[in-house]
Amino acid sequence: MKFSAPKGMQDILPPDIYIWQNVEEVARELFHKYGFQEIRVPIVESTDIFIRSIGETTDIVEKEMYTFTDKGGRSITLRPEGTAPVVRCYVEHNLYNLPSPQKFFYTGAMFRYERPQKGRFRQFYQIGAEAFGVSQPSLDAEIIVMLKNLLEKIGIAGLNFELNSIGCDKCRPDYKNALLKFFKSKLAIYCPDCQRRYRTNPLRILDCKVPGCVELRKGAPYVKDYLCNDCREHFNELIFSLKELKIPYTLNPNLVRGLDYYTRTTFEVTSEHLGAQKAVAAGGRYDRLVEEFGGPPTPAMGFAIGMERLATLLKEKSEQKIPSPKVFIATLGRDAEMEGFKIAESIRSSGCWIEPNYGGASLKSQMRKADRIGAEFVLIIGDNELKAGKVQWKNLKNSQQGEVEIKDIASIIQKLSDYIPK
RNA sequence: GUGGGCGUAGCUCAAUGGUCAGAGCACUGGACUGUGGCUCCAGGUGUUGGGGGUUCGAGUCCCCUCGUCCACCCCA
Repeated sequence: MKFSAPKGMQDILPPDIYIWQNVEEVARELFHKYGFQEIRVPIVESTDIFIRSIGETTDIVEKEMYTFTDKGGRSITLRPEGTAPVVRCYVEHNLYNLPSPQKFFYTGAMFRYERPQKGRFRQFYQIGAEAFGVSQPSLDAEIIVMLKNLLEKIGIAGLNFELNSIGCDKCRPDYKNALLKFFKSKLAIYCPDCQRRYRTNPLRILDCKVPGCVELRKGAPYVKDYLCNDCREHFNELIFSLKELKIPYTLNPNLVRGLDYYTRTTFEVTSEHLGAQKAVAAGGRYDRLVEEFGGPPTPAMGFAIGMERLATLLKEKSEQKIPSPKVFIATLGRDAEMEGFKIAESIRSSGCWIEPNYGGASLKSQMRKADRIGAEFVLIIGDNELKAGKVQWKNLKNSQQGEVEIKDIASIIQKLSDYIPK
């Protein structure tokens, strides 16, 4: 009986891990330039936090949360997303007393109990960014630019930025009613899912992929026509900014986010190379959430990137090279092995990856091993070398070989490696 | 939660219901007593994912279950 990772969860190992590390490194560096600082919040929260923010009737809350009762009788949930915990943190520590805006980013695992498919897992990783305290659309624009720069920097092209505004508490109800009125007459001919959506979240009908429903919704009310003055102005200014900044985007009036807390700006970054789950990143404004969590009215905006989806794109883009040690030390006999360990330590202090030989094996098999793990150099230490205080070195790329005093090894290796044709 | 495809060696895959389930790659050792790559030789663990059934006989057919992949719902 062999064990395997839990369903929908996966191990990330070399060489894939280097893709992940690179993305995180680039993100950290870039986000700092925009004033976003890293925070770490717990991986679990009180269940209420997610119910209150994401929405009681959303799929995430209704059927996708990993919820359990701890030994103190508290209901605890593995976070299904990152925004709610960050908002809780912001309010708990009264960060609204600090100068606005406060900007944060985080990386980490999220959990949703779903059927796995391409680009969807039960444990998945996000890089998220959240900014608090600015209602101006210039913040929206800045965040979108930052995201675009990140994606460009890590080398992903051909992405589509989709943009929409879903209004605020004032104007969304009007739009919702207009939609309900529009759908009502032909409700019976819509697909069963849409009939359910009619009751739970009518905006979602705009998103349905069933051809019949796509046809039926032609002529449906347009969000843009129902935005209140403030929301319309906000949206127009954002669009203006994006044009000025030369950020290509697509307006998608059918872009509806699944989480209840969104207001005004919503956006999604999609790729055609991902299968059905094609959103690489998504986000939007949530101007009411801080207040909802007991803080003062504080506008906010953020996004999250799906790491697995990003990694998928990066993987199909280029071949990965597996890192290999610079030096392998082949030794014959116990004394030589000990000397080899000492030499290894001194070379490591100069900063390169070195692999020693562990235990007895023929020189031949050690040489073969050095070759297979991709080492550039082999140092050979046997009885003869021990007596002479020297080691044999061999460059495996060009087969040059020579002898060197033990004390000179580190410097020799640095010099020789420069000759190596890459 | 719903629907479909697929589970055979570490990996990629063969095997009409019929002998003891094979091949390539990879791995380890040797040919080469202290020198890698090329070549040759040798070496193997499979509870054929698991359980039950049909049959003289099941990797193959049927049922259940688990896993995986893809899609729906929904979402990063």
